[in-house]
Amino acid sequence: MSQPISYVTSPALNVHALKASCANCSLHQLCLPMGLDDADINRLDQIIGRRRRVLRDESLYRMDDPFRNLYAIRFGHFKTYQINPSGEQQITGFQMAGELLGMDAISADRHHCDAVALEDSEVCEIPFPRLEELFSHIPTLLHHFHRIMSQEITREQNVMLLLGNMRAEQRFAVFLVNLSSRYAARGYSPTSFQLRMSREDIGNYLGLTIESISRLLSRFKKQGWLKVDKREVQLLDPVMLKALAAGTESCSPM
Amino acid sequence: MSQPISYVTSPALNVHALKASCANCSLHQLCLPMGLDDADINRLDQIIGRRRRVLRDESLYRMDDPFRNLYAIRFGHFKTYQINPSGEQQITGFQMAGELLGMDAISADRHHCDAVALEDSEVCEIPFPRLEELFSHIPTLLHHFHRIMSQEITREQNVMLLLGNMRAEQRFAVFLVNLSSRYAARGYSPTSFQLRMSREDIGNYLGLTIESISRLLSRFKKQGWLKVDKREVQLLDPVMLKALAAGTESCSPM
DNA sequence: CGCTCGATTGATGTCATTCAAGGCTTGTGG
DNA sequence: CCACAAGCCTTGAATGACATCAATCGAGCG
Repeated sequence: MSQPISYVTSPALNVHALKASCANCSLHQLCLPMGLDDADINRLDQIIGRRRRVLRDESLYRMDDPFRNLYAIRFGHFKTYQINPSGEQQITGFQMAGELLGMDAISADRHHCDAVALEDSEVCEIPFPRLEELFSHIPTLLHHFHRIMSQEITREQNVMLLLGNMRAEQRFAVFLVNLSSRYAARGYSPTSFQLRMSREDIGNYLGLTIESISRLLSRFKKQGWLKVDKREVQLLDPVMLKALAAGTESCSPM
Repeated sequence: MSQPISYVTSPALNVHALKASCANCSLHQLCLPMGLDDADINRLDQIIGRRRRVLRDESLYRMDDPFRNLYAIRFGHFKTYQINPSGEQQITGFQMAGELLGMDAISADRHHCDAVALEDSEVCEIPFPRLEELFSHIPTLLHHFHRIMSQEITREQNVMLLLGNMRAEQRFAVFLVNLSSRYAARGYSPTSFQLRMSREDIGNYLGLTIESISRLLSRFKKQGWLKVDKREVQLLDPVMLKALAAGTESCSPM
């Protein structure tokens, strides 16, 4: 991301910058290389493919595309969704910088869902066969990869709990609190952030309609729990929102 | 399971039978050792821990238990569920012979859900640290393990689609068709099987109430799509049920 | 300006839940 | 053997939460 100060004084560094480099990446404490020593990070760097820009509303991959790479998000946001035989779509997740995309494709060697950029974004291509080769040499990397896959499993189990058991209000609180904590983990404000997705996307993800999301926002605003201006959100009462999300508190419909 | 005919004539075989043995297991084409050659199966056998019996309604593990083993089901059925802060439970899956339990625990080194036997069952303990050691020596095993984890991710995405988008009738059809195909893959009848779980468990899994499940069963029965006697189910019109599951067909409420 | 797209808000409708009652099966003890 | 209780399931009626339908608004943009 940071350009070398002068092309002439450091051509090698510049060439290096054209490829992805975990060593210089600000996300390497969140991303795949987490916990690796410098030597191993360099070995990982050697197999990382090119960076790839994905403009807003463009697909990173589509369902049934052959599986070659995992993708680590450098910056930007994505949504993943799948489409059932009758054409209905379900958003299965929103992903942000430092998160890994494509793990659902390993099982069938084809992608199982679509991944679309919510804004102009950039990812690192990670050729999966080469990554697997590397695993036998860097057990730490392998173990961390398993943790990441397992984390994806538990994340989805939490969404199942949300969709199966929670009322609209709790679902939406869970959604907000989740975003908040993920931004916090990235050093951004946990109380003030931008929704990168439309109301419709939020509704689809939470198993609700766009109208319900709109009403929930209005209600939360009226209760003084947050401020909204278009997609800019400010959480005014995070404690209350967390209580709602945990299900230990509930608000009157008003 | 099968005891040696005589302890005296084959003590070695007996000792062997006390441990799990993938080589002799009828499920090794479905389970972890899938695709391994004999030599590698033997190496896997060396690390497999003891077999463990789990009686009906007993826990194999509970949420927050420290993670040591994965478990491969030899026979029987399990359900996994998690409980949220306010005490509500969501069943995240039903597992049967040849399937792997515990992958959600890798990320935090503690189990993320409870696993309970739906009937008297038996599992093989697979000590995860030893399995990870083996991965660096058997790439085929590692690759297959990744496929299994990835498959769990896509399975859960399908459930998210179900819970987020489908009406009760379609959810239930998906549930039946899914059981049917899994029994078929194990060589059992795809049209005639026993539900190992209560109506309440089915409802919880599908995000519905026990009453809804009961009504759905009655309706499907009245339509002539299936027969039910207690937990014994017979699918009379699998084609129709598949169409319902795919969302290309829909029935009147009656 | 006028168009489109996303969002908001209100009125109405519907599907699944909740509440309630009763049936069937199984197990226990007299 | 029957009586009785406990679990699990079924069925009906009323309720409610969210969806659907419809109208309007506002921002962005050609």
